[in-house]
Amino acid sequence: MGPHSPVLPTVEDVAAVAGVSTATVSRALNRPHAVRESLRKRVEAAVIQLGYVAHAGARAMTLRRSGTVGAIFPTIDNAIFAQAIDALQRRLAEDGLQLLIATSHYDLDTETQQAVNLVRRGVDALALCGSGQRPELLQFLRQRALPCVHIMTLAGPADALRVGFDNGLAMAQAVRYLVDLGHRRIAMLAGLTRDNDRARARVDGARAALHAAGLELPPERLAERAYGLAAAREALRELMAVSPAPTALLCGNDVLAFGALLEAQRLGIAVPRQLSIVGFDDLELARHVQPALTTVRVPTELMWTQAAERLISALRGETVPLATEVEVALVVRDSTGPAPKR
Amino acid sequence: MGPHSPVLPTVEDVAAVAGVSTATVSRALNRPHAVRESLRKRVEAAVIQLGYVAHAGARAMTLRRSGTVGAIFPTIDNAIFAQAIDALQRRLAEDGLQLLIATSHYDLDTETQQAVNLVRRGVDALALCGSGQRPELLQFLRQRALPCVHIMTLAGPADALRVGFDNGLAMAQAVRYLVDLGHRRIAMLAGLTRDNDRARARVDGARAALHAAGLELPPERLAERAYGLAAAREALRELMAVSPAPTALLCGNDVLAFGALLEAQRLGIAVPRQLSIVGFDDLELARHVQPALTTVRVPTELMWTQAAERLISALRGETVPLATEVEVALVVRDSTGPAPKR
DNA sequence: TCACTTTTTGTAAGCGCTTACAGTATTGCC
DNA sequence: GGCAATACTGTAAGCGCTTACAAAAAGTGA
Repeated sequence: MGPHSPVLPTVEDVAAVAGVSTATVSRALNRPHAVRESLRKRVEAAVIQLGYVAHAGARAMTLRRSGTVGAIFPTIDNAIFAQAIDALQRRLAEDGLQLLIATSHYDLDTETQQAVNLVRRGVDALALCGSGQRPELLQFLRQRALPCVHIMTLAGPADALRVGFDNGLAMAQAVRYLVDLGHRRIAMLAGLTRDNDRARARVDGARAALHAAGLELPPERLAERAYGLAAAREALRELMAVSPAPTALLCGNDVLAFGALLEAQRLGIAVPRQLSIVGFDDLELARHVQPALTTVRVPTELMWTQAAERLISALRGETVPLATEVEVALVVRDSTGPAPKR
Repeated sequence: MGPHSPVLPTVEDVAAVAGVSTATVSRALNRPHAVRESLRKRVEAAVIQLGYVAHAGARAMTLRRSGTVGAIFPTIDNAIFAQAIDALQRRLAEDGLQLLIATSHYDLDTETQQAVNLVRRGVDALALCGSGQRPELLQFLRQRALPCVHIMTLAGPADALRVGFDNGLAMAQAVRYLVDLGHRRIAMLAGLTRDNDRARARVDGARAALHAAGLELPPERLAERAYGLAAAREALRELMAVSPAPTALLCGNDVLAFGALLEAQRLGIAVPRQLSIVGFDDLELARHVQPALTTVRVPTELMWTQAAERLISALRGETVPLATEVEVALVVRDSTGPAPKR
């Protein structure tokens, strides 16, 4: 006898108990109105009595869809993705779809691997962060005609489904704001740009905006770190050690900004009097820290909800707008101020 | 023509291309050694050429298992659960299992609902937080003989798989530490105890330990709030408004503790000179905030990895230790100190 | 009540995969 | 070179479900 062999009830069992055919059971469960009420009641009773649950595999096989959508996140350990998962899950659930999550740890090969895994599990569609996927992955997905949406960016192939915003322009907005405040030595604490097209776009956007203002982003004023408090703190120390020190710091996200802020405080650097700090994402945290973080607000929930909707439409075979832009905006709080007079 | 009808390749297609039977294809893919190398090569080539991926549903049906494990978390928006998911996912992946996640938003009915959903999706096993599940859910799971582990607690039915620790004793440890420091008015900022057996156990443990020390936890020194910074800050204001104010605060988790700390600082309450604060979980955050949080360290990664292992063993039909205890310990940092003299 | 619609129900095929069993090729040994 | 043992491979059944099609039941109107 196998490890656990409590043969689970099947449609046949239900049919037997209810005294009807399997077809009727199936109909009673899936299209209740196609069945006379008396029989439906009998079927429902049998279902309860037996604790019957339709076998997902068998169902997926006959229906030729699994009712499952996959999503690959770089990490899950960042409130921004937690929110994303939540929004995605919630919206998909409204249409009876279950979300399957995988993480890539900011590595494109892992991402490819995970995508294949999800396809193996039979997902009907896929949500991906950014559009920096390996070409072979994109081709694989195309070959299978797997509906697929890229989120948090607008870049990418013109025929791909995208819901997001222009990371470069968003960062540029922050730069202009700082420049207008009189800052001239602006540093950037970016996420690792390898295998992360959004992080890269943010750096590029910052650099371009600085150039447009006649300023530079020299190597010693650019730090690239893994998202995390410890790394951020270390980076801040390095950035502030160069002389003359920057008067403003652009951060790739709010976690980095928070780390930078913590370290600045430890070093006795007054924020924003001596150093202005700008974050990105507008996590709940940003509002609460002291001083509250100036940051780029991203409508995470909206963005992911819309992504879910695009996929749902695509699954229905409807035609969908390919690119959907969501609005980001700089939220000015207390971590930024005029450049010090010196 | 349907929305997307690029008929996906099946074993038969692969067999045709490779010039072998379907059985050989299946064997080449699942038990490579049972097939002569030359054929295996041919099959592999055909698989690549066609972009073949076995249909998960069909597979689940024949193998009578889906290779999928479900987990229900109260929320995902707390680093502690992000870590949990990560650990669980990682360990399961080692055995080729895919994790299916659902969230209950700290609501037992939702939890029940989600569990049924997961079962509908065909999960082979289930990981649950705590052991406060609705009895009908537990019965349903038992009826199906679905392997199932309760995590973050040791409470629960003696015949249930559990990996965790005693929440009450953990909190008691913190209480004794504060009492030893001379604190007599100790308040508690707990998570919502409704539908959360761990939060409840922590409150009970604190109260018991206080009693043991001849102290009380009167209603005005106990606040129950949803985990979140805003709620925590508000609660701190209320707790500190009663006179005489408490000199120490036990928090249900690090998020609450962080919120309390932020608000204390805003109110000009010196931590730990005027108020000692103790957290729970030991998030990365705890180490980084100023002052660094004294907190109860929970070996989250280990705990969830072990949970995964218990399930894996159970799925293999092995006998497994029912209760597995992990060690928690108070980590003393800078947010706690001697009770103020006066 | 009968002939004819209109529902409602049942029968059976087929979704794509794995595997028991039977059959065929290969190998080793005398 | 012939035969038994061994190693592979193929045929076909069956996993549990939905649904096209056929059959039966229930209405309908004269």
